[in-house]
Amino acid sequence: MDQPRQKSPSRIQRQNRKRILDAALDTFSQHGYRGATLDQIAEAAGLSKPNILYYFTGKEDIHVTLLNRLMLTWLEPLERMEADGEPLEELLDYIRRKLKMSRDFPRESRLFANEILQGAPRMAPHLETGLKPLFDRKCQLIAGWVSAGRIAPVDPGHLIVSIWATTQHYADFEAQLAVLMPDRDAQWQSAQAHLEAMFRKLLTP
Amino acid sequence: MDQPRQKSPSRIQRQNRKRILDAALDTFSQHGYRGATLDQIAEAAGLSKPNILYYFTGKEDIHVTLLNRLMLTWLEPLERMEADGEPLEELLDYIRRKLKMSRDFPRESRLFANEILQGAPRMAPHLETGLKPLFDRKCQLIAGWVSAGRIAPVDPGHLIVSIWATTQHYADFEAQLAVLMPDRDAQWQSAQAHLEAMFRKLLTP
DNA sequence: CCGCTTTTTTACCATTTGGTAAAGTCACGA
DNA sequence: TCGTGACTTTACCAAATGGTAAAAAAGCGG
Repeated sequence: MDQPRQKSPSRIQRQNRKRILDAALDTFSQHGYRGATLDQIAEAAGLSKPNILYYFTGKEDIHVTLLNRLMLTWLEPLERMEADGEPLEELLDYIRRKLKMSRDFPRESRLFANEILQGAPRMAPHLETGLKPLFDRKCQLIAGWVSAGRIAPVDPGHLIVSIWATTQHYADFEAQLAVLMPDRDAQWQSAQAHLEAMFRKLLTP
Repeated sequence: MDQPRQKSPSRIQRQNRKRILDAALDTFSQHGYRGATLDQIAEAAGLSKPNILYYFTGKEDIHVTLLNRLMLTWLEPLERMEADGEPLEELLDYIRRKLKMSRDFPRESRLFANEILQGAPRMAPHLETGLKPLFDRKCQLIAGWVSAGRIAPVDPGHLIVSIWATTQHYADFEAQLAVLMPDRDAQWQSAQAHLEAMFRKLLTP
C-alpha cells in the first residue's frame, strides 16, 4: 500500500542512518529530548535537515530508535549473570562488565539517564516489559544465593540498584568527576578496584 | 547609576520571585536548561511570561539563581562531616543526611544531575571554587582516618563518589525505581538500611 | 482621595524549531 | 548510455520561543 519498506536497505541507507543515529546520540545524550534540535543533529551528521527527515519520520522516531537499540545492549550484562558459577564471582563480573560499559559507552549511559530524569516518557513500556522482568528474575537469583548462604544477606533489589548507581555514575557525572579527579587515566582502574573491594566486602558471608 | 537595586524587596517581590523559582525548579529539573521553556515556567507559576521577565532578566538568570541557591544546601551535609566524632559514625551520618536530601529535595537533585549531564556549562565555576576545595578537604580528612587505622583502608575520593552515586540515584532515577520497586513507602527505609549496612561493612576495619 | 511607584497586561517581534513540497541530482541495472 | 528509482537540495511554513515596549492597573504613603 504505502511504503513497501524495502527488504534490503542500500549501502547509502545503512551509512546515513548510522551517521544520523550517531549524531543524534551525541545530541540527545547531552541535551535530552526536548533540548536537542534537528538542526544540531543534522549539522553533527553532516546532512541537511530535510535529508534527515528522509531517513526518519521525525525527531521522535530517531529518539525511539536510539532507545530501542540501547535496551538491547543495556540489559545484556545483567542477563549474563547466571546461576552457573560462584555467586560472588558472578556478581563481581557483572560489576566489571557494567563499569566497562560506562567507560566504553558513556553517551548511551547519559541518553538513558536523561530519559529517566525526564520521567521516562518514551521508555516506560521498555522498562515495564524489558527491564522489570529481568530485574525480578535476577533478584530471585540473588535471593536464592542469599538463602543458600552463598553470599552475605543483602536486599537483592537494592544491591542491583547500588551497582547501577555506582557504575553509571562514572559516565553520567563525568563532567563533575573531571573537576574533582582530574587524572582521568588512572581513574578507571582505581574505580574498578574500589568497587570490587566494596562489593566484595558487602557480599562475602 | 542604573538600577539602585532596592535595599528591601517588597512583599510582592519576595512572594513572586519565590513562586517563579519554585515553578522553574519543577521545569528545569525535569527538562534541563534547553528543554525548559519560559511559557512552561510562567504557567506553572501562574504568572504571565512578561511578568516573569519583570522579576528576572532572562531564562538564564532564573537558572543561575537556582544553581546558586542549590550549591549552598547541597554542600552543607558534607561540610558537617567533621573530625570531631567517631569516623565511622561521621560517615554514616553523612550518608543518612545525603539520603534524606534525596528524599526531601528530589527536584534539586535532578536539577543538579541535569546540569552535570549536560556538561555543567553553567556550573563549572561553582564546581571549581565551591565543590572542589570541600571535596579535597574531606578526602584528606578521610585519608587521615584511614592512616590512623580508624576505618578500613579505602580510596577517599571513590568513597565519596560512591556515597553520592548511591544516595542521589534514589532521587534522580525515581522514574525507573517506581517501575522496579512499586512499593515506594517502604523503599526509603529499606534503602537506608541497605546503604548503612553496605558502607558499614566497607568501612569497618 | 491623590499622586507616585510598583506590578501586570496587551500587543508585538525576530529567531528558532519541527516538518513539508517539490524540484533537482545521483547511481546503477538493462 | 539512458531511464528509473533512490537520494538531496531548495524553498518554504506554521507554531513555538525568548524577549521587548508601552499602556493599564494595583498598591500605598500622605
